[in-house]
Amino acid sequence: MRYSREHKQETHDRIVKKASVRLREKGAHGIGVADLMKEAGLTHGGFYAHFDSREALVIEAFAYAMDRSMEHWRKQSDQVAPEKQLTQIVETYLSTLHRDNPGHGCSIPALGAEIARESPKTRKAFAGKLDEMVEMMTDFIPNLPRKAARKQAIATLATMAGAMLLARIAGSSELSDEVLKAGKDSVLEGVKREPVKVAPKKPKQV
Amino acid sequence: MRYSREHKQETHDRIVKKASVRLREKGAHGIGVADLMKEAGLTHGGFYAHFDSREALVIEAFAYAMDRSMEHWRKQSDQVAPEKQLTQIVETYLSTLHRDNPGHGCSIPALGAEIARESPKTRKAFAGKLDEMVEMMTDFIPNLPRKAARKQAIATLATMAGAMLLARIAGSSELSDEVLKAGKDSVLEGVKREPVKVAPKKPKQV
DNA sequence: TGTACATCAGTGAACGCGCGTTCACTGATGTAC
DNA sequence: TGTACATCAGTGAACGCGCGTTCACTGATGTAC
Repeated sequence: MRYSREHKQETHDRIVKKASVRLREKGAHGIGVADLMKEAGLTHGGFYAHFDSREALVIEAFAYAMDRSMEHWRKQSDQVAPEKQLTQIVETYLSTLHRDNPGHGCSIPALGAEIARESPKTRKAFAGKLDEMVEMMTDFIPNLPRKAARKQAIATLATMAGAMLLARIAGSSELSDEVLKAGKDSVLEGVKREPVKVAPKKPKQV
Repeated sequence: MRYSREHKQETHDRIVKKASVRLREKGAHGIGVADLMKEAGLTHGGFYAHFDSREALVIEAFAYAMDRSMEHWRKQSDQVAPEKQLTQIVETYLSTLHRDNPGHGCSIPALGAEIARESPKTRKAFAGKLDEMVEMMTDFIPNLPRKAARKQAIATLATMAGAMLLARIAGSSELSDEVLKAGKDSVLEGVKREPVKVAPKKPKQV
């Protein structure tokens, strides 16, 4: 075999990693195979030594991006007290930094609509990662039994993804900042207000 | 002039109307000029007698779709008592009917991400309609002063659009139904819980 | 009222271009002896 | 340890195809007389 044993895997991973950024930036159909290979420092002809088709790369790149998001959430939550974990994640998610850098952000507002229209194979890969994300988010919902927490987690994810989508539509206007703030406060209030003992801390704003 | 005075306008409107359906179904880049013209019963060559470019049609079709959504909301709300208006709109929005028929549904979850990546001209057209939608939604938020109502309206729109996006990613699975329900309940609870007198009706589920 | 002409919405062939994919080839490295 | 061969990741030209756009033309209608 040419090149050392791990060489091919490293190249493969590099393509996936670079593609996951560019696809989130430009959309699932917004960049071609040749440009994606160029990003990885290669020419387009070698693409099919690594992937069966362009769609296969999209699936891998998307899964990679979702894994990075979840890893990022886990790391963030490890650094703060349990009752502050959700706040930490939501504030990072609904930030102007995230809004203005879709390439390194969540795939749901960036690629969700396009992937929902792809083949069942692609859709299922996406749906599986979405379910993983719901499970993880459920861990961050405090003071609720599992079932109710899962429901709250789903609503939280919906509001986060929706607010990011609206904020990006609004560009970097006043409305956009307004959307981020409304999304943050809404999610955090929704959680604070749930039954069981509520922390004595009151929400920033009504 | 050939054809009666309104003929061209009628054709133009028919193209926009048909395109607004297919673009929401297949994405902003998911269908070509030739197919869009065929939908309107025409051949592709005549396209440029009606639009400067494909992008110009996308803008018009999107604006048309947003107007139809708002008209639909207005009609629905006219048929119920003021305190039931939001419930009416949210339940229709977060329904399986809407999820499974993106072509006749809201443009935000269907086209939002793609349009957010288009030229500033297209983005501004979208952002303007989004602002109109926020204004309208504010009218449906009960029992709050204008400023707080607007904030609640933005959060409501974000949750609605986000939940629809997640529901479509999940396909027509169990998770998808779960998302629709969690979205509905979250939005309606969020509103019910705001200060001022709350109606004696309790939410369906916690 | 009837006829000749001008208009222009719509037709369909053609354009240049970029895309995803294929393929014959290369050459650095691993393996066999 | 050194040499000959086999492997296969990567190259770059080429493919067929569909796209957005252009253009010369058509022919039904409105308008001028």
